[in-house]
Amino acid sequence: MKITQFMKYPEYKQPLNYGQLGEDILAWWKEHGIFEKSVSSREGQSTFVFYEGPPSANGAPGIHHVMARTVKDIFCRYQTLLGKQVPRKGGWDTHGLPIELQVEKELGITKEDIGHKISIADYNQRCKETVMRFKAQWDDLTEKMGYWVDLDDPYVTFEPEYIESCWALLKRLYDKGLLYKGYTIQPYSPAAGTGLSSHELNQPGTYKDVKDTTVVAQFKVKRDAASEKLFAAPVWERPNGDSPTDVFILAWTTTPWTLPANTGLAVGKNIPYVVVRTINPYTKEYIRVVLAKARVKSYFSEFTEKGKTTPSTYSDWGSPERQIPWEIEAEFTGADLINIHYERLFGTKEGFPNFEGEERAFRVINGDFVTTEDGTGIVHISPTFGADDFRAAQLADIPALMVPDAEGTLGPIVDRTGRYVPQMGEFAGRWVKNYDGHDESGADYKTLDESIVIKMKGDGTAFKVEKYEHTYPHCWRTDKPVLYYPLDSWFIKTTAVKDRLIELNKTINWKPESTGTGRFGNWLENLVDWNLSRSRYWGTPLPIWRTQDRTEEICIGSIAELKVEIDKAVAAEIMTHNPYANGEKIDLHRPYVDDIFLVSPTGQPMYREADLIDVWFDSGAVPYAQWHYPIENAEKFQKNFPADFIAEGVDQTRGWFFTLHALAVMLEDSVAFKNVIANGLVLAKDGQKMSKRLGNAVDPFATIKQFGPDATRWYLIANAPPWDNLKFDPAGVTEVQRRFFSTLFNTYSFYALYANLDAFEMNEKSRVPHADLSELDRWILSKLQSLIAEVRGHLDSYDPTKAARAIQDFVTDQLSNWYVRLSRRRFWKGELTTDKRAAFETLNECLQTVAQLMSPIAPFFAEWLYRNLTFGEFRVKSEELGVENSTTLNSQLLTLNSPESVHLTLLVEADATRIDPKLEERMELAQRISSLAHSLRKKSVLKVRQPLQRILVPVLNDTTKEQVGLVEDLICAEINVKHVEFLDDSSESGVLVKSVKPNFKRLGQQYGPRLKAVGARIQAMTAAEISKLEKEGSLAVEVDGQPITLAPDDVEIRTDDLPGWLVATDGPLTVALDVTLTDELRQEGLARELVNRLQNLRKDSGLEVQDKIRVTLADQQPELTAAVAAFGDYIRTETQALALTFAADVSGGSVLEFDDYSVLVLLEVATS
RNA sequence: GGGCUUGUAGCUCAGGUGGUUAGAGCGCUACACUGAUAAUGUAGAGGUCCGUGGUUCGAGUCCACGCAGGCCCA
Repeated sequence: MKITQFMKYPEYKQPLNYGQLGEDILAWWKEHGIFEKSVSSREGQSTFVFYEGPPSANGAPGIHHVMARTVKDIFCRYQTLLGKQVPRKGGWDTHGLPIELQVEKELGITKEDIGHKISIADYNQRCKETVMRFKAQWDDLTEKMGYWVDLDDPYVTFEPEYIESCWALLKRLYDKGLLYKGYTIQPYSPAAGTGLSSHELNQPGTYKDVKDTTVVAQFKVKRDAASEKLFAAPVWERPNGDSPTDVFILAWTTTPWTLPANTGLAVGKNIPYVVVRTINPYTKEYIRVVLAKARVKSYFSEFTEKGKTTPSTYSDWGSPERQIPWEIEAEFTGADLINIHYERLFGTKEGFPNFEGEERAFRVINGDFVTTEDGTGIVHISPTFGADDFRAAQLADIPALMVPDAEGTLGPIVDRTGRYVPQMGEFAGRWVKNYDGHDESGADYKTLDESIVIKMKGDGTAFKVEKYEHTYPHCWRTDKPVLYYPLDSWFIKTTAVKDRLIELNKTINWKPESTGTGRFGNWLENLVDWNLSRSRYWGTPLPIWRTQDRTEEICIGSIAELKVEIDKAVAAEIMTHNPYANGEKIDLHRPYVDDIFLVSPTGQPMYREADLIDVWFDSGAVPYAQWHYPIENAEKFQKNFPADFIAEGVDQTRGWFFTLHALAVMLEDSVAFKNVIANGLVLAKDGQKMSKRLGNAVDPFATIKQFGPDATRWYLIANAPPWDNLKFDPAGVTEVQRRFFSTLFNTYSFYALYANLDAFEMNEKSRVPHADLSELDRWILSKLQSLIAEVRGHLDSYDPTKAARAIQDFVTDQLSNWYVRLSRRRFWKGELTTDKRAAFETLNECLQTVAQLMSPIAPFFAEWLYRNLTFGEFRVKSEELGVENSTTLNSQLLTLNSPESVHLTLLVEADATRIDPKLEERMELAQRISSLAHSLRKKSVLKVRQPLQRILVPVLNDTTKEQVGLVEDLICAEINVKHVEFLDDSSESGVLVKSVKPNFKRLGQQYGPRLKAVGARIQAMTAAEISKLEKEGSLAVEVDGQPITLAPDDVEIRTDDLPGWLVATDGPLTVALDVTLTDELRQEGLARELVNRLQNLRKDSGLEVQDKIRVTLADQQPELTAAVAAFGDYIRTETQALALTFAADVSGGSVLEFDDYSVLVLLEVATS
């Protein structure tokens, strides 16, 4: 048996299984530690810093995670290709409410049961077990999708070292005075004595319809310089001749009990407001009131407007009983009203308390939440009982009305049980709502709201009182109405660095930019202090211990410090022993830290503040805590801060992006990241959100298995920019696979097939010199350089979509569909000549470069392609068995000095000297002319196989003529004509018919309004005028009686008709086809037909490409015989026929049919 | 309710600084091609550029107000 061994480009007969390809490459990467090498091989180079936004592993990953992680992966791989070292530490986000809720659901318990049915220790243990439940699935997906990140040494936010780092950072903030205890407005249930989470508030049934007493309150404007404009209308006489009438601001509330806590009024700064003269319906006082113009109709009847049913002069109004007369006096916008002062509604004169900051209160302020949907368009602000109120008041420096309790601690006017505090004068001790279940049935019973409203009616401060039904949230446990109430919280004083946050944000490169300036920028502009406190169990505990009287406190910044403090406490006999003394594994979670009591300098015991901190602090601490900094690794931290690049979903804007930024600015006075991509959502193909419930969620594992990781990644990136929402349609992935990957695969297969036949070896050292390359080679290489520059540019500016599309267009349109198609003959014809070698070299370079360029996006396929091109397959050929193929990639070097993986290479740079714009331009001309010629053939029903004598191309200048002339051969070959003939003014005079098209852009700038007339005049130009303009460079014409001078640039001259010829045009380009058929052309056409049929027969007979044949034709058709006689050499060459003979009788042959002919043919393999 | 964002052919998307006749791919129809063939070419059908106003000689593009989808926040 004859056996030969040789090294070849691997060939693949079957269509690729892309899923399998992914798995094979993955296994090879693992075996050879390619990821590790991609980092270690860049040791000593500059670092590209990337932070992994930690995912939570308590749920299965979805396709959107593939999207987000592809974006991250692309830029890390790209920077590696540029030679940077890119360490990527993985991480896990492990704390937080979702995990608690999941555990509670599984255990069938609620928060109330913690500490009763289950100990905190057991509960937290359960959380810890739950949170990493899906870690294996995540790791699996990470690998299969080709996301390179260090999974072996991740940071985990529940580990003691991580928490310790958080503590150290908190202590730094504490030492800077940025940590303080304050309050925020939260839903609170007085009957249950507890705050409610938004999750609890979203329980079904919590929102109920209730009927409340509501009131439109009148706030009396203080007359001063700021408010004088409200009084500016002429003073009008009143029947009793009193002093000028007061102005009141109207504000509606459904909670009258909050009015005594009012400290401000909010208007919308762009909303129009009016001053209305009218009468108070309860006191009959003559008054003027301010309310939104859009709300006037809701409070005043159109029939009682002045001059309608009421007397026309105000003094004649008298004292109407039922109807309230009114008249608009003046109009302002909200901005005009801001900072006007008003008198307190429930003042100290009536026994209501003083409070701190009172002099800054009782002002009109801006509120971006104010609308004219209901009420008066002016909102009463009580900072202690509304979240909007609190925020707007804080921004405008309006104080809250706070009074001291028995211990001197400041609190709101309602205590924690839901009653007014003792300082509330006549209402002291009254229940705000019925939280104690007292009897309301008595005839004289009045709710607090009613009592307050009655008092206001008497005071002349109630403008309208009515019962109003609306929905209001209730406590899910007690069924009583919720209060929005100030609850203690620890805060980070982010507002102290607000300006710096804004300033540094402007240095961050946001993709898309609008997220940085809009969503994030606005958020910073309206920044409030960061509420750190969470009343939960599974999270990082707040490391602050306080004495009972709150006069002394300590913030712990490390485990070592804690141990020292415990020792002190033990010495002071506040603790019996130090639980961490024996080097036991330290757990900094609850309940263990709660059982630690410390001693204050004055010897008092200190207790830990019970709160946990916001989990967003955990993730914002990643840059520091992933290295256990600042406890250790200062150098490592410095080297890896700030990040060059991060990427997460846009929903993280106020989450991770903010906490990273805030902590970096406060701790390091730096940005945390220089470039950030905020990616959008992945939706189902109908645009619906993916959800398990709707059953439209796409399984990432199934997708990757079916289409392979590369097509999946490519689709996600190429279809839409990452920051747009993506509608995920599997059909789109199929298309990417077919159109891009299959085309690239075919191109490679084509190369491998013929390169192997010629035993071609790529050797950079002995390349055919660039100057000796054909037009086509130099063209595709020029295009390739342009592509390199373009892809680099897009990836440098973090736009992967444009990069992917550019690569895709190059591969499908330029490389495959033009270069390879037109070069085919060069690859298969004859011996390995210089030209053939040049073709192999050119195609090889294109494919290798494409492999590099695509490798960040499609890392598996790129690796496959690269290794096929650089490392040949060791194969054995035996006569009996044919060629044995192996799908595994062998490690025999085909291309010298190539790294073993494409991901270890350095990305080629665009060689500007190889870019030839003129060449690219004329090749485009060739493409367009060919397309036009094809379309003419189509119209004339002349198949491409029929050669034609010539095409005619009118040219208007020598440049075009020269350009087309250089690509004439390509055009002729592509459209099967013998010559390209140029028509210009000198040849066959009178043939060219020219027309002009106005250049509107130029003319518009010059003539403006007269453009239409000028355009019409240009389109009416005669042939003589056109030629005059061409020859003399200007043309004087008249438009609307006015002379104007046209320049050549003002028009586009084209020839879109050739009388007597069938023409096709594409913009300024026109082509005519000579469809005259000579006998010779006909014969050549026949010969081509015959070649085609013989090729088909070869293929159908299962012949190898390189097999030689003998052909015998039946000698029955004179035309065919003549054609064979004339073009026998051609036919033999094309079909690799050693012999082409005629015989009278061809037995055992096949019948070939074409055109009007039918011929019997016998095809035999020539054995030698 | 607010901020941001998207809306162009049946579907997925391109359309710097305004220029009159709005493009590509897929899909559809017809024809052609056939040693890259699960490919390719040519032609065709398919558009109130979300709507309404405005600026302009001219608006898919700029402005205002809406409508619809999405995200975040309240």
